[in-house]
Amino acid sequence: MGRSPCCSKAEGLNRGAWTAMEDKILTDYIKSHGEGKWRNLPKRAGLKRCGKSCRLRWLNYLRPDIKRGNITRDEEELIIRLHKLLGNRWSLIAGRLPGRTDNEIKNYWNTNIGKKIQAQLNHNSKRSNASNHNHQAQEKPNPIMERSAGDPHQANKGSSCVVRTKATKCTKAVNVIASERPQQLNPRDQIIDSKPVVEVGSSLVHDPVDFSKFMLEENNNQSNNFMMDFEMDENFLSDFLNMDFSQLSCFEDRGDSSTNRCDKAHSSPNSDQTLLLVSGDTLHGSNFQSMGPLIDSELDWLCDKENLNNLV
DNA sequence: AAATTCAACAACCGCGGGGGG
DNA sequence: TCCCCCCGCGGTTGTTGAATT
Repeated sequence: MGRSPCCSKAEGLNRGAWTAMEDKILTDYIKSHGEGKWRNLPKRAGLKRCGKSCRLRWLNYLRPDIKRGNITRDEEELIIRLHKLLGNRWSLIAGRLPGRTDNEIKNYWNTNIGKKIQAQLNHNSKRSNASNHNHQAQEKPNPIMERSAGDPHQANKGSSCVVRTKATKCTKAVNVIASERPQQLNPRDQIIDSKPVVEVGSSLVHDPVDFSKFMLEENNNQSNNFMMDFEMDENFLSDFLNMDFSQLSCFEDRGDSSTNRCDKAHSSPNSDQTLLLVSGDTLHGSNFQSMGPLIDSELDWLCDKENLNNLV
């Protein structure tokens, strides 16, 4: 696929910081002509900038709905949660933070949160090194913290816990009764485990996730959780992101040395077997019914105006 | 007061998806 | 189906001001 040469290579174009006059020209032009057609915009507006630069300037700085000021504590917590779900999908994260841009969040992460997490990691590492020469096999670093800190390039690699967003439907489900946690099974789990084809409660079925295609894998005795290979599109992701992340406990370091899984993501007050795990590019759940209320928009506090106001 | 280091953030760059001809 | 182009994204770099030595 051929690609047009980068417009920034063109000669005679201004680069670097934007002047107030350039800002005004761009703002006036977009106000009267609207966004889009970035490639032609500079010529028409009379700017000696490339289209990409104009777009970036508008989206990250000049847009009227840009929220100025420091990132609040609530926003920071939300960013952390979303980053653990999505990885470095800055635009998706920014989409949940009205008035904030992906660039702003990315910068904030790199200069603040990432360093905090790295510092916390180093702190934990020193503590564990100093105290557990004899307990090396028992204690493992928090996979979430490890993944979130350090090299951002590695954030989505390896045993990622981020949610894949490219998929359109659920293609595979695996349920294996956990021998070490038999008390956590419920009737639904038993049924799932004994039938070749799984039916999932209607409370969970939300388009476009095609739960009718859930299949059991026959040789699944290596796993110890219900696993499903999600493929999800933006609609599902939108629903997913509308979940009440404030209830997620998955990413807190609870010092559970018995497992290096991603731990419990959602815990229903009515069920102690509710599990939604995110691990290795897959979502894991021992009780899919528990996801119903999550996917429902009832807990859509992220979009609730009151909550948004609280973030300000 | 000058030099150096650090932090914050704006801007650049290259890649890839997707639409349209 | 292929090709071209537009656009958006994420990583990286550059710039600037503040803090420190």
